[in-house]
Amino acid sequence: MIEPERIQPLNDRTRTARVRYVLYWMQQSQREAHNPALEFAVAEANRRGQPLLVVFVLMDRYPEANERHFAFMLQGLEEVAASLGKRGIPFVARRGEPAEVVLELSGSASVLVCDRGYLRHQREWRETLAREAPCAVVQIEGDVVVPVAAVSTRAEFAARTIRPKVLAIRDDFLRVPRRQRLECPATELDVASDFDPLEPATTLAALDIDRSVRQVSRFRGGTSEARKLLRQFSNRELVGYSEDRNDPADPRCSSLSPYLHFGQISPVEVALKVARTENCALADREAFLEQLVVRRELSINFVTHVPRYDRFSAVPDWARRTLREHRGDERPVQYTRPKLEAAETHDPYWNAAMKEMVKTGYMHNYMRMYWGKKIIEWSASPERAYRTILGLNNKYFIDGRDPNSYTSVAWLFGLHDRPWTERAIFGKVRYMNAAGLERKFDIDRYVRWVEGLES
DNA sequence: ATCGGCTCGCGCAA
DNA sequence: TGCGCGAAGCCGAT
Repeated sequence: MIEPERIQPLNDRTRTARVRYVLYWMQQSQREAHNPALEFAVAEANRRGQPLLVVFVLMDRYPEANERHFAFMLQGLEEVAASLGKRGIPFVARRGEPAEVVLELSGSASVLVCDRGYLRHQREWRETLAREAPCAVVQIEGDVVVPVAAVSTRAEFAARTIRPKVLAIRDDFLRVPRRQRLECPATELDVASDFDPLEPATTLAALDIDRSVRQVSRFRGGTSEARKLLRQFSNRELVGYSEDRNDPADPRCSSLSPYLHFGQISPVEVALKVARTENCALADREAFLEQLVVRRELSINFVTHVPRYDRFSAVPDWARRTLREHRGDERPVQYTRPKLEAAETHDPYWNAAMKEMVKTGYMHNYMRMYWGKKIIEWSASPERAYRTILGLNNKYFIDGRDPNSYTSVAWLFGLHDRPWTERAIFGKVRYMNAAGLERKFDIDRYVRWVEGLES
């Protein structure tokens, strides 16, 4: 059963011409398991007595993508291809401009099913297809617990304004989409692939992509790896999560953000697993769901309703005003982007965070805040800092280029936050300093851990 | 260790 | 129109 709020027709076209298949363009939801768009497409194919074709389009020039991101994604796609194969669902792997390739394939489709993505380029591809495809286009919103429009129809001001709206309906959307057998055999389809998803290393080597950031050993892409991490997290780190989640020296994170970013695991599946973990206090489970559901919904609300979500202008008026008033403040410590990227500052905690980011494609969440706040302090202007932070975020993090990325960067500049005591450079925007790390955590232990990481 | 103030604006009560 | 209150923090007073 797919909740009706997840089902969104993007045009009102119907097709009577001779067609060959139902087409599912997999883009955001890169998984076979717990994928409502896929199950909707299977049901459509069965209802119409047609075969189903699933297509994925690999784009060498995907915005801000480099080898690190492609390697992780291709590992996940290998598992998608294998899982679809077991269900007898044909999977076509193409290279090119997604909207162009899908438009061409939609020429023989009765209906085009797509999943939902919230970033500008993802929306534009779907708008193009809705306008130009000769068939019905239906979007299925499967990478969020509560569909965005069911929560709110405007940009929310803070967590406290969106929280009651999310919590009021959250549990209505914690359901597993039923897997159905595909009834119509697909032996006749004969649509060629451009690459073999079962050979990710070969594909990666052949791509014409930015190779300046190499793949990492810390994370391996794919649904089964995500599920392994989820099991470990719910068995171990979840107990005590509400109190201790912020300690970088003793991390209690699920580490699922890379997998959620690429749609390799469903947030509904994660939420259900945590909600049903019995041997753990309700407060711990709810603290995790606050991050996974409330904070994530807030991020998606932000990129959905703020058109220029990737610019300094996206932060609220009070924050822009106060930062502007402190534009002329003296900045005694300043670093250029190359100095930052080389982790060559006077601050050992910051350098450790930067090294974790470069070496492993990840950073502890608390350190992400400290890391960003310091770049604001060390940059010539807030606008410059904004570009530096977002650029480094999207370059090195496997979970970069996500709604969470744009929202957490804007948070550093006051978004979804409140004003604090006025001070130099930051004005009334929240400030963080090393004394806080030292007071609260065994931060030297974090530094030693990073130093021990293999590059 | 713990607590209140900081500062602004949303959201609800009136 | 008024006012309570936030909540991924800092800082200084107790």
